[in-house]
Amino acid sequence: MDPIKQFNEYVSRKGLKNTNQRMIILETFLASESHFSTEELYLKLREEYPKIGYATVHRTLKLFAECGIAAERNFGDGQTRFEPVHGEEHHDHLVCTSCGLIIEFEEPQIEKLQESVAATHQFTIENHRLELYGLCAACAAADQ
Amino acid sequence: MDPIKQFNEYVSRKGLKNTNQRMIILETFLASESHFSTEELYLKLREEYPKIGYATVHRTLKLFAECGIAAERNFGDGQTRFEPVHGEEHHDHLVCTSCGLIIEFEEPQIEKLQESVAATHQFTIENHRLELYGLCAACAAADQ
DNA sequence: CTCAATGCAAACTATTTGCATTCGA
DNA sequence: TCGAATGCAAATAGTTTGCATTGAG
Repeated sequence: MDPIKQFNEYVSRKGLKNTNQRMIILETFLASESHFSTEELYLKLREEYPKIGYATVHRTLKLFAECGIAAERNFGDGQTRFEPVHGEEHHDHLVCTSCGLIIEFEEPQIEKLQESVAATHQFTIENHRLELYGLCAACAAADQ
Repeated sequence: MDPIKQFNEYVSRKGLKNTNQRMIILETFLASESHFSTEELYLKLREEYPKIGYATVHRTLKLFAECGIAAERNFGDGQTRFEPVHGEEHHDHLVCTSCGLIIEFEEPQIEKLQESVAATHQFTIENHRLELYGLCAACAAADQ
């Protein structure tokens, strides 16, 4: 579903309000590349809309996560990052520890194995995170 | 290898010093159950050794991670957690989002698939993290 | 002796909250 | 109009650091 429509529905269902700032943040959020932190989005927004406060960006991103159009990520650098969620698809990440490059991938077989692991422990999976840390091709080559 | 021996070797190789506090922290660390935060270990230590400071616990855990006898974990609750590393074995985690229960598991097939994913992206994996979040059997039952 | 480690307090970073004001429904 | 949202500043939580003192090698 269209994220903007999804957001509008969530907002009206919850009796919240759809402000100018929220629309600006949503557009910038969708147009940005994934995996940015609150701060990065805030700085980017500030270039064009210097009146938008950090707290608003933060609260709005939380709201996006709440209504399912954003996912929170944490790659261990102490910053929470966000990325747009598109439908039901799920992907995981390769993270280059040298240059910070992030590559997304999907591997249905891994997901299946996860289900079987969960089953043997009588666990009901709600979600998961899988990150592979290492060197991308370029950094591995430069490392020689 | 014995973690204590491993630590002693690392310390002398690096020209560091092996203090009383470090031994106390190491013993408590090894005796504790896994997945505690710096704060939890600090509070536990303080019961018996009230003179040990938080900063010392923190720096010592970092040191353990550095010399390979501890692994840092982050389950998204904003606290860094540590667990003892035993040899080469690797395990991942099932995390109950309701009661906080953490179950460890190993699944070599998943590791293999990770390698193949990495290979298709010319990635060299150094390490990875896989966490499955959901409900444990007890919480799923209580949820009915 | 020398230099690393300690313990305390203070600094820092990321995140969250209180509150007076603004603004959407 | 009424309550949610905003923007600012201040509070909080977790982590890290500066520095005078202590202690291991």
